[in-house]
Amino acid sequence: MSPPAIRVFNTLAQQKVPLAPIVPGKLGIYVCGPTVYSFIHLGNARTFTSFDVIVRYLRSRGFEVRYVRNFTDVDDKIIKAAQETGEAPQALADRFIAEFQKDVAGLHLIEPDVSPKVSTHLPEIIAIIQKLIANGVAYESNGDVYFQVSKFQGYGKLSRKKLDELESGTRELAGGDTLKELKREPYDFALWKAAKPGEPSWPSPWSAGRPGWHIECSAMSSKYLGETFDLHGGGLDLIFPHHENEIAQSEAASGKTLCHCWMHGNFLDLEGAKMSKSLGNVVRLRDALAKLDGEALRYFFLSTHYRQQLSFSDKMLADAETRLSYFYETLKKTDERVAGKDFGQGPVHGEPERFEREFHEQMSDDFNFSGALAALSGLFNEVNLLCDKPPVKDKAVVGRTLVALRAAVGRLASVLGLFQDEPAAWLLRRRERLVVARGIDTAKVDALIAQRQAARAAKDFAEADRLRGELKAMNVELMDTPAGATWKVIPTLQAED
RNA sequence: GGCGCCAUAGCCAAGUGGUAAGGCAAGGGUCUGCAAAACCCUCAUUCCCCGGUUCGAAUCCGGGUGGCGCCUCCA
Repeated sequence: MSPPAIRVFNTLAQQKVPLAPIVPGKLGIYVCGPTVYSFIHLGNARTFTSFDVIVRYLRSRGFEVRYVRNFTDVDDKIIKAAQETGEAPQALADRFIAEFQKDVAGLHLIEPDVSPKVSTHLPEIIAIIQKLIANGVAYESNGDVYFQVSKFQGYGKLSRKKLDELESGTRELAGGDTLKELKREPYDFALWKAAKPGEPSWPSPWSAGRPGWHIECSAMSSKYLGETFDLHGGGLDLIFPHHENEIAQSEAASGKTLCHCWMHGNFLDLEGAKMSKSLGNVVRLRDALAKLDGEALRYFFLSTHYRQQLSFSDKMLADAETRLSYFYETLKKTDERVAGKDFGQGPVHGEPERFEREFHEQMSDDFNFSGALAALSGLFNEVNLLCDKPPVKDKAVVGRTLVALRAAVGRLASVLGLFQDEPAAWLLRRRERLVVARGIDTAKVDALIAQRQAARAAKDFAEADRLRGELKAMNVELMDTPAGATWKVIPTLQAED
């Protein structure tokens, strides 16, 4: 039974549409990457994680996906940041590209197939600007080049804006007066900016200068995915003006539709407000990863649909990690049960494939992350049931079923980017992090456990319970197993207000 | 001022015309010397409010209320 056809919410159409690849079996996707002038924050991380899972899922469905995510490394904000640090702008941009790669490694994001940079695509950018001038939709003005919005009749189709409404919105543009004189219409936007003294610049037919903000994506997407491609992704805030302008530039240059389907991820909120660099209410990804496992953060991001706003708190993050430890405990137990055993051929219990089927139904419907997670929960519940309270006696049947379920977990996990670690290693690493966070004296823990073992051997259960209580006061929970006592840190969650 | 999104249990969150997924927390149980883990059971006659359409609405329409976003750099 093949999984259902995939439907994707297209911002342009304002509804879910069937995924219809231009070339059967293949998909091209362009995701707007970071402008590298500082560290990325959790909101950025959420968007990139969403598209990471989307690309992984499309590949798992057999599509040959070409995934392009750019770096905007030439930009006004980079110049400004470099002036503050005293670095060369390109050096600063390169530094933050390296920092981005480090941060993102902690989230286990897959590498895009192409990660183009503006600074190495100036010829392509200049070529498309020349084409726009030749097509009569762009004009030079004192060394700058502007796109004449009124010449592109589809303008506003993505963001549902009308030109007359935009006009009033632009009146308070910073530095307005000089800019006003250079532009024919107030909503025209820059394709090329002549450099001021001290600013980095590249030669062009119009001036030594640099590209405007939006043109790089038009140039790079057409280079790597063609003039028309399947999917274009980014954060909600890029719809206007960035994506709107991209459409105008690309379509005015090529005469073709830029992209069939536009996908936009929603924001991550911090205390009810959008997290953004300009508001200053940001939590850096790396600061979060210092306190929290990367997979736990991924799991948290997947707890709601990618088009839904997501609020976060320390408690929610800690809960995600606790949930992840349930999954890893289960995997550890399962692997111990199944490793190196041959259960032969034969029937299995129930219908092990039903969870994966449910997962596909959810993911096929515009990548319903939380629905997919529900399927995952069902799968783990079944695994635990078979391990601890098997509904059938035949151990070979149980074993074969566990093997089948474990394989399904592996497939779903690689789509979600979860459970990529060795269960025992992950659990130990989490314990160590909590030990440090709570300042637990592990030597004392070991000593108390030894004392308790002695008391239990002597059947002095009152003393054993007293020692358990003492450990509990240290936030340590003991688990007696046939192989001896192990322990874990209680992830005490102080009540929130 | 213009445009748009959202509102589901104590909390997080699916569901978008057919009678409320899943998770956390809580309570009870099985197991255990006691625990922990796991499993089982319980936990929204109801989906912000008021009207309307319909045999039937959390889901569609109209009007409120509350929260958020875009219109200016932002994932």
